[in-house]
Amino acid sequence: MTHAKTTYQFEDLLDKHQLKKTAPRLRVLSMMYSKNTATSQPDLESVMHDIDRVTLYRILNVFEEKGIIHKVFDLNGTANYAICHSNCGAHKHHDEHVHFNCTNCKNVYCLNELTLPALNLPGGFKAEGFTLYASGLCSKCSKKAN
Amino acid sequence: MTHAKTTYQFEDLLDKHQLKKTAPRLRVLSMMYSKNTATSQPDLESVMHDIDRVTLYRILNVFEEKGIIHKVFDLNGTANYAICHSNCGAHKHHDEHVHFNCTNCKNVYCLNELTLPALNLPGGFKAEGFTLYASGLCSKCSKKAN
DNA sequence: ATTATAAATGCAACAATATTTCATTTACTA
DNA sequence: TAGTAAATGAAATATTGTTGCATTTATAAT
Ligand SMILES: [Mn+2]
Ligand SMILES: [Mn+2]
Ligand SMILES: [Zn+2]
Ligand SMILES: [Zn+2]
Repeated sequence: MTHAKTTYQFEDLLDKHQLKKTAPRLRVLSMMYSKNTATSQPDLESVMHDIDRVTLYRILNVFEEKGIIHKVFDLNGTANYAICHSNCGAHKHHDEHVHFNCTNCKNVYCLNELTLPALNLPGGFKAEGFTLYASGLCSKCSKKAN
Repeated sequence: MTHAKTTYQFEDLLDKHQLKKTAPRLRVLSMMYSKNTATSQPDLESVMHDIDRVTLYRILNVFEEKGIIHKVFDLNGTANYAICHSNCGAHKHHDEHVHFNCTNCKNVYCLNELTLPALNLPGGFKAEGFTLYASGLCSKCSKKAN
């Protein structure tokens, strides 16, 4: 669970990445840090209905470039965005963890604590990045189910 | 590498799944079986420009339902479609293999020969399906690069 | 072979997601 | 406080995917 963060810390974060401290950016940061699941683009849009769609796309893109968030696709191919926990930076993401799609509540969880087992690829294939997608029931939904 | 298949074999395949043998379906099958990489939806559309877009979507959907093909998303979230090699059937896919996205040629490879290492998830999470996405250089592109 | 029928296709309209361009506003610097 | 570059908002456009309906086609029955 992510520790709650103050506006000051979000402003620092923007400063650190040489991004101007604007209201839309602070709101996006605060929303994404308040959850322990990824945020879908449609969700983001409906919650931030007063921010222009284009602005949201631009914020997401620049945050991804800077290594603040990373993009995850759920089982339907919908874009979701999650906070980077490893030390990701501009043009160097290290989000090689498990992404869990709950088939019931549709939430997407970053399972940062799990490290992916090594994998030897067929001859010639040189892998740089990995992501393991898993689908099933999350802990909350499997608890409800029994 | 998939062995070349004849029209008769594609007709048999459609028969086996109780699908009518139509020209668009045979063309889609023949195209997808002729490659050892997944086919993106945009590619499919441009190659089969004389088949209606909606028909293509419907063919892809019914093939997926029947377990003939499976859908893969590439790094940009674009839908790609690949032949199922394991014995997939209606409503039961077994495509838990590695999907390799080449960052150079953009091809998506199904690495069926690799089995995914076991993985123990955090308490409560019950996984049903897995897919491991890897990105980097495919064998052809890494050969060219040196 | 002919016909009947259900399935598949094609077309038009629509919806959702994403990008480009440009005018206006805002944050930061000097 | 004024100047400037960056960010936002708004409109237009592009791409991807879905829905409804009329027409055509594959298959089975006669
Ligand atoms: Mn993640
Ligand atoms: Mn595959
Ligand atoms: Zn759940
Ligand atoms: Zn390649």
